[in-house]
Amino acid sequence: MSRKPCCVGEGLKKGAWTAEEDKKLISYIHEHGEGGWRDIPQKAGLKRCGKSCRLRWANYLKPDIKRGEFSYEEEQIIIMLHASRGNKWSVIARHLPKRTDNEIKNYWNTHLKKRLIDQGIDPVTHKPLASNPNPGTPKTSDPNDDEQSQSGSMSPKSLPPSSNSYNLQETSSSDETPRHGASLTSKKHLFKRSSSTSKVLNKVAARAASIGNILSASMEGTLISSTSLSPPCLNDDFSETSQLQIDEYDPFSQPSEHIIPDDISMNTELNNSAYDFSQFLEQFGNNEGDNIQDLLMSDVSSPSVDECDIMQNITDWSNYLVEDSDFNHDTNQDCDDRNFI
DNA sequence: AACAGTCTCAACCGCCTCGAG
DNA sequence: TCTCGAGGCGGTTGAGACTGT
Repeated sequence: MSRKPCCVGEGLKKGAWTAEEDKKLISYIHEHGEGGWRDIPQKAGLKRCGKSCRLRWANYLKPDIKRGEFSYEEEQIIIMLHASRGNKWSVIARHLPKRTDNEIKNYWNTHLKKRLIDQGIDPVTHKPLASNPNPGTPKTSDPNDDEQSQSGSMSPKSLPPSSNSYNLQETSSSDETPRHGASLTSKKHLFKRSSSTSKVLNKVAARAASIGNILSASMEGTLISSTSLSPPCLNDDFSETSQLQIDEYDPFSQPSEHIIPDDISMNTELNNSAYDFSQFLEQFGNNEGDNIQDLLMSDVSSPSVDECDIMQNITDWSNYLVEDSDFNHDTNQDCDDRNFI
């Protein structure tokens, strides 16, 4: 019971680290490994608090840290996980290998949060801002945004009034066409092309909010899920059999006391896309041999989840959403590249 | 060129949890 | 069982970079 306090010391240096300090810390950790942070400053010849050394190492010096711009897929993962877990940066960071919680937190606060607000989405609840007089109107004057108002798929109207009002009716569209009867191919054409990332974020955020509700309802046992299904790949044509399976599984089609279909007028495209997103999520779980909660609800990263598969699934979905060649890069190649870094 | 305002992000602060003693 | 320090975490700060006037 005579441990030394970690950060109580005179003459401890604060502020930005110098290159020399970095060198000392790296050198020491390479030789002795991580851990025992309390003793590292003294042993490494640093006038720093052990806690400061740990943070410097974890957030900046660690060799496998990926720095620089966040990819589109990473942004989507952050938004989805934030919708389900809130400001649990460490949890989110576990699903973004090589990214630190601090970096994700900064990126959220400086980029994604503002972007969602610009889109008229509350970054806390991931629901449309009620007080926003002109929700969804980006500040940017991207000429491509002209398409937005024309297509409607990316317009504020396509966002759910609230995630609780997702329409779960089988025949929710205005023309009474069963949502689940449409082929994926035809549904894909409901979305106009767009090169604006913010537009996609708009949609992702809306879905992310619904995921959170679905998961919450599921956790409380108010959703009935079938776990023995083999969902179609997003790129596959739907057979009648698989379509039936989706009908049985799709959480969006299940009656739920948490997801009240009180807004029948909700945009048809959104309903369709919400439906497709559930397929994506299901595929997510099935492919990884686990369920979607492993991604969105777990507090520990699952070693069974392959990063490249996750990224490929995200990419499949994002490509489906926008059909934009800007995003149709080969994520597998990205993964391969990363693996050899 | 100079200044002010804004943005970014590394680093710090303080609280919490866990586990060693 | 209790105490207390290490480590982890989320929130916040502030220095430097950037941008606009």
